[in-house]
Amino acid sequence: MPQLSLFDAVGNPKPKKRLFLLGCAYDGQKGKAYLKLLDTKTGEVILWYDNTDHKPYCFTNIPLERLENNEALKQAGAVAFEHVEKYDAISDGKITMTKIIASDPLAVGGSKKSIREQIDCWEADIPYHLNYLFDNQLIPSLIYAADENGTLTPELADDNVVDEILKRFFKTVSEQEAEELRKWLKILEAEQPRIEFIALDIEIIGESATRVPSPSHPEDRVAAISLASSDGLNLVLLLGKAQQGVENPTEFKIEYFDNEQAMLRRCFEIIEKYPIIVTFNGDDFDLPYLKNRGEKLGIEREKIPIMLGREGATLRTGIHLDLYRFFMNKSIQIYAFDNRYREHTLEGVATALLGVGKVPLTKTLAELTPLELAEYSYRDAKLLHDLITMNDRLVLRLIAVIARIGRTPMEDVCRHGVSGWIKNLLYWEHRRMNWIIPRKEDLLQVKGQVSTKAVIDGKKYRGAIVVEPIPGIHFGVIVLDFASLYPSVLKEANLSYETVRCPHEECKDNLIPETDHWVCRKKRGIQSLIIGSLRDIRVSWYKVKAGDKSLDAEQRSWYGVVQRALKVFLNASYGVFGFEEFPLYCPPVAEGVAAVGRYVFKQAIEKAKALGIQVIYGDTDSIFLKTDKPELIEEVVKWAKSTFNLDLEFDKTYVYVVFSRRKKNYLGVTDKGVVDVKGLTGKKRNIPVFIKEAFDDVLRQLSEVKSEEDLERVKANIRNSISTWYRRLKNRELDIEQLAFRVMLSKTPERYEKTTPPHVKAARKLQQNNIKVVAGDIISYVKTKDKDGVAPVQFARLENIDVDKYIEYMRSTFEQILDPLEIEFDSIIGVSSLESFL
DNA sequence: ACCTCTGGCTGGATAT
DNA sequence: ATATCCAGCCAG
Repeated sequence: MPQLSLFDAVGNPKPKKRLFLLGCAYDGQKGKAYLKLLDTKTGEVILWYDNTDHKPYCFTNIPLERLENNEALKQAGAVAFEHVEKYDAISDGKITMTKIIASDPLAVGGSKKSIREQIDCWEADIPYHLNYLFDNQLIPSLIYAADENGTLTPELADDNVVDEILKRFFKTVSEQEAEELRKWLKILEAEQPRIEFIALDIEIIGESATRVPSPSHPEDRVAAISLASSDGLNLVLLLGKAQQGVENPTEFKIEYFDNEQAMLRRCFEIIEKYPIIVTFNGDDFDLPYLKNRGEKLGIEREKIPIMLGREGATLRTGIHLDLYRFFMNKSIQIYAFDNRYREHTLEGVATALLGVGKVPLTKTLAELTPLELAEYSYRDAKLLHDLITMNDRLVLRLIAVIARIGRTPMEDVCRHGVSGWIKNLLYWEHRRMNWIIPRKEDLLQVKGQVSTKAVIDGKKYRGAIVVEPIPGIHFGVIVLDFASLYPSVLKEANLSYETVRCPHEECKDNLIPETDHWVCRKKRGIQSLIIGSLRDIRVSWYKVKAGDKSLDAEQRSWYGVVQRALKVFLNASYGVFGFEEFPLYCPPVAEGVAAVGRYVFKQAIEKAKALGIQVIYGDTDSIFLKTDKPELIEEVVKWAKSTFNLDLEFDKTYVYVVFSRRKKNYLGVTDKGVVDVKGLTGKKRNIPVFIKEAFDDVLRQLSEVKSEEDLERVKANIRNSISTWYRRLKNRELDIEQLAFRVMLSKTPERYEKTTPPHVKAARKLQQNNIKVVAGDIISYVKTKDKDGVAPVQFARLENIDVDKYIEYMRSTFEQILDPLEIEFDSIIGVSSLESFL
């Protein structure tokens, strides 16, 4: 690769061109590679493209001769082409280059297969040339310095800074671990540019109100295009004429068009200027619709900046982030946003995260006045804009940091799930180390078996232990938990797909408890090293800094973002090995992690008991302890560190905690006054609002209990609360909405074949009344006295409500906390029904 | 096309 | 009537 030339002819330093890599892709079947780069100074987006005849060309603003000088790209194309040629020529049964290529789906698209007898990829010392694609340096979403030849050098965090962090925050690490930690810190601490973006949303108005607009056959006109950008553009492009005598909105501007083609042209001109386009479901709807509609209306192809791919839509220059797909991602929903939203609609996500929803409509789009349509449409773009900018651009920074950790382009971070990110991360490491990437079927053949039986029918292997709780109310309970237990186990037990059931005879006695799997003693496992390092970085650096009050809010929030992103990876790092579709699917790894986890967990409980501590409850990695001697707790913690090198940490103290006989069901009040409710029906989000409110009333009472003496007084108040709500129900002094169960349809109603749960019944009634229902919708229904026993809330009347069913539901909800407190539900409602006679 | 895992509780539908 | 399965939601 040519060296960077930083000085001009007279010796003055030349300004480096700083490029932000938005994305890169390599198409193995066609042998094409391309990069999308953003000039961080000018904001200009550049596309580099390479094809197999080794004559790179570009169709944006880089001169051809500059690209022809790009050695990395030329080499990549040449190497790939050569491999494909070789692959087709060789067909014997030995381990040859053919098989190496065949083992990587990126190289040949997985079209032909050869059989290899045995997997010994971790021993193989065969170079894998595709490593050199992009000189093995390009991580999507990093900043690069580019010289005039187009040679890219990553701008990582400063070595001195990284060494300082290592020295101060990571005490006892091996040289290998230090190297790994250094590598991560250089990436994670590297600068992030503040990129401009534009949010886009379109409205279609059809000839008939019932027809669903089709992006592939865009018959209906685009009536409005709303845009909201990071640099202050707030605009609605509207088909039609301005109404006379109507005041213009202040929040945004309207441009009127009498020609749809002209409107689309204007839209394309605008969005082409932005490096990031944000949509909600733009992969499947907005962008394909705009492109196809544009072509249908006769706009020249080169004037339409949208490209449609197999997986979604993107921009010729610039990248497209589909927030629908991002927010739908379960890991993001749970770990990044604490499960704060439930529905995967713009309305659901925005209401939960921003507190603002879509503009409510009482008529169809076609019936709206131009101004109303503009306002409706603009709100959607505005919501998208706000979702991106909230909490100091949390969403954008999260996407970028996941891209860096997972070596996944930002667009793909939105499109793929966590298994895709981890796949990319592991593949990257394989290439870097010149390892063969095993084919799935080969790996499965050698390491497919499991040796434990799951507790639950239909599961593949045994998981965690849940300790039978001691029922009743317990005061002064201390909770300890193992910090990131499973990632720590991966690290400490050297678990990885290549180290579990390794080929060495000498290792076969290194058994994992309760299984017949053994673990390699000779080599450090790749997953163990990577996840171990990420865990250490999260715990020792980012979590510490995120909670460091001496830093300003903005900095803390940045550490918080990285910390969250790491958490997503760590939490999935074990599960992916038990996921059939994961390309490195290896059940013994998942099974081994769970088995070691169980072993450690059991030992900890035994240790506590041996010290005379009472064990109230425990689940997977947490134990609830009660003792008069706090120093014993400290002893358990020290024991865990010295025996297993695991961090068993103090989590919290409960002033009191209430258990029924049920596992994963309890209520506790911490010494900080926080009420923890776990698993109880009263906490679930599908239950009627009135029960939730009644439950919250009771919780408020319980949070005041500080001692055993308080309890009796509070018990009386609890009885009052419940009986008040009971009376309201009995007298039907509630809104129908408050009585609604809200349950999600996991598939379209027709596809429920084996059973018809209540919410599906209700959904079918909606369909009969021509209300569209799709998978993912949350159905609100109430229990009624008519034949089916349920009715969608829209059609229900208060007189028809089956009050007895609701009383039963109240009973089962409250008994979960009343039983251990020795309060009889029946005695409460008995009293109140007597009162209601008086 | 996409989808990390197992354990545990609930109500209700369905089978016996 | 009772057991079993299905589906949804939650804990970790």
